[in-house]
Amino acid sequence: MPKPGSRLRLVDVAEAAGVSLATASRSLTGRDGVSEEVASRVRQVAASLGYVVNPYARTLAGGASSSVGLVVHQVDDPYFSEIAGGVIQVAGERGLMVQICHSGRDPDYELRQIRHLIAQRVGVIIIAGSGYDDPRTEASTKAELTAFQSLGGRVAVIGRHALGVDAVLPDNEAGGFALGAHLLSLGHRRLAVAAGTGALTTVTDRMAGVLRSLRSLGLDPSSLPVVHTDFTREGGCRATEQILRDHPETTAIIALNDAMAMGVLSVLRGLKISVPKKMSVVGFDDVSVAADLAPSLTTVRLPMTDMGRMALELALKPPSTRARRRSTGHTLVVRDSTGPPRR
Amino acid sequence: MPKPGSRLRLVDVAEAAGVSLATASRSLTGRDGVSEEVASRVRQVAASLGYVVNPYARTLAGGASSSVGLVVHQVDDPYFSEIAGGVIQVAGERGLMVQICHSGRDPDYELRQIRHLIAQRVGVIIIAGSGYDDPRTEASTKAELTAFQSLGGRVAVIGRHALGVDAVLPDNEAGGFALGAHLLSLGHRRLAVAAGTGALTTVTDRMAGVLRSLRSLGLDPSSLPVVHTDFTREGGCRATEQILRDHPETTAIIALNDAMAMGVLSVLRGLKISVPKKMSVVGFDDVSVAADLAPSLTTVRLPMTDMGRMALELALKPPSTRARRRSTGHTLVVRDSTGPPRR
DNA sequence: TTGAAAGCGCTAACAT
DNA sequence: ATGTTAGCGCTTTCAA
Repeated sequence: MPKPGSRLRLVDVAEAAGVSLATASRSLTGRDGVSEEVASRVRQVAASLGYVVNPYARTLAGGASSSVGLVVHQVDDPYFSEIAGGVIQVAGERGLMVQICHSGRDPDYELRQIRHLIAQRVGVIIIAGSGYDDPRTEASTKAELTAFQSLGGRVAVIGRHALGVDAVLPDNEAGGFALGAHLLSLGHRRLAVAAGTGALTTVTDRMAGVLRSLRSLGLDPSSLPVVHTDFTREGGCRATEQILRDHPETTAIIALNDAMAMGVLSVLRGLKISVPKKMSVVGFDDVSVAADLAPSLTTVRLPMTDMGRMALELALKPPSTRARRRSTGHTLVVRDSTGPPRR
Repeated sequence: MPKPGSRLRLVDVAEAAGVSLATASRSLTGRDGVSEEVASRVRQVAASLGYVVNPYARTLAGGASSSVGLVVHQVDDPYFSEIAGGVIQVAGERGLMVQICHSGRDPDYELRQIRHLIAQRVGVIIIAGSGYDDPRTEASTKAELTAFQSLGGRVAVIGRHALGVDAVLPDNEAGGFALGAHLLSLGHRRLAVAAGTGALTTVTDRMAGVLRSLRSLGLDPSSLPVVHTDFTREGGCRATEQILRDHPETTAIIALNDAMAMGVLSVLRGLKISVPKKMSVVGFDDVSVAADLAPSLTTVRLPMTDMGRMALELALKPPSTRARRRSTGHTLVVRDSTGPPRR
């Protein structure tokens, strides 16, 4: 790979403004020690010359690191690409680079990616994938991130992680409750859940909400069939096959994300089981295609783009002693995939 | 933003390996001037120590720039997120950062983004969005990129651009032909096209293929209704409304990308016009949800992830005098949205 | 409040 | 083939 092009340097700006290099630097970084008068003049000159700081030099010199590492399970999963969109927006506004990497839903691989980001000297790490119910790797990850933070790095996560860092918390439990309550209020009593791997906190939390909806009506949660498979479309397919085989009386399937719901719908379509006439189906996330499936999918909307924005904004705030939390809301979006049970 | 953490430096590796800094550097960058014996020992030591080069220092020192700028119309559009996935894979393999930015399908805004990437000193720029039939901005963009390249920067584009740089060329014309031929062979004679903005070369090329399919059967291409709207789902909706209003005899709609096809299907569903019984619909791209729409969408598959990989690989090759081109293939994927016309 | 100068960690001339 | 050293452009002590 080549060298980046040579350009205007800060010395050139300093010279044009008739100040020293140090003063120019202070003016542009917003550090104090410069009269506001001089500072604004320098900024003026810099802008008129079209000066853009060299992020490599700045970072090397010990200034702010100008890149943020974003860890997603997979970028070409709509849930994550929407989050990435939000992160990229904010980064763009602040002139930061975003380095995206995949975790593949594997805590060990994720830890390696995080180590790599740190080694690469990113200044901020955003972990957008779900947390894991795996104390061992969570502990290693936490140790790594704590060391990173003690050296000045910033971290924010999306989802419930046991990492002791700033977090954006999607409304998973409440969303799960809303989904269960919706189906119960339609009259369904034979529910089944197509759940992702139990090792993901996202799955656990959404599940908890579903169970609470049953209890709130005095129903026995232990009678609810829950099939744990991959948290993907393919997992949705397999879960559905199993549900149909082991629980043929089921009238509604709750998929714990939209990808799984797509798998559910696809299997039902293949078997010509009409939705919602013979089977109601709900998803979770409201990825943009959810409205275009046929039937269009009833689901819980999470503000993914905003979650991405919030996470980066949180990470860029001055650090606080205690980890901060921002909860998102959720919206139940009722579409055509749910209706009263056939009777 | 904080400083990145302090870590192992190349001197430490050099010391541990008992060689000089320069030798260590040469060993790790693969430069020659070191005996293969020493070089491999240094690499060994570096690996065992967990050394990772500081990209900021390396870039500043005039070595390879370690970041690639990726310009997409929008990351949370599945077409682009799949391409981004490919670029990220390759970048990950080579230890490069990927800086993604949005162009929003606006040539002027795109030019600004490119300028910004250059100012940020990326070493490689990948433009993944369609080219524009707009000589003015294409010329400005070309000038900018030429200057960038003359300073050592590398560029590759995906799609037909008039930029004189290495390019990955999606099989747009042939794909358009395949789509037209498929419908014609089913017996359709009343086609209509929901096309994106005529300003995009992607639209022009796909359209050309469709027209050729008509001519190949001796039909008159000028009688084909073509509605140009946004190259999005929303555009597909509006195009469909217009087609139904002005050309009610239409039996098949060709949408020039899957996003538009989703809009088409959605309007038809709303009007209870059955697909494919009363209307056949085809899309283009084969984004991953295409198979999950109902009816599942007949479309032309483009290898988006590979296109992303190829583009970055192309850009990372040693520069050549003439611009290189890599054509992709395409596959017609026939699903349930097409059938013979109602008679 | 401002300026001069010492690095940050690395690569690439320039020696040897 | 290997080592020595001068920067890359910036931030940040340290002096004034």
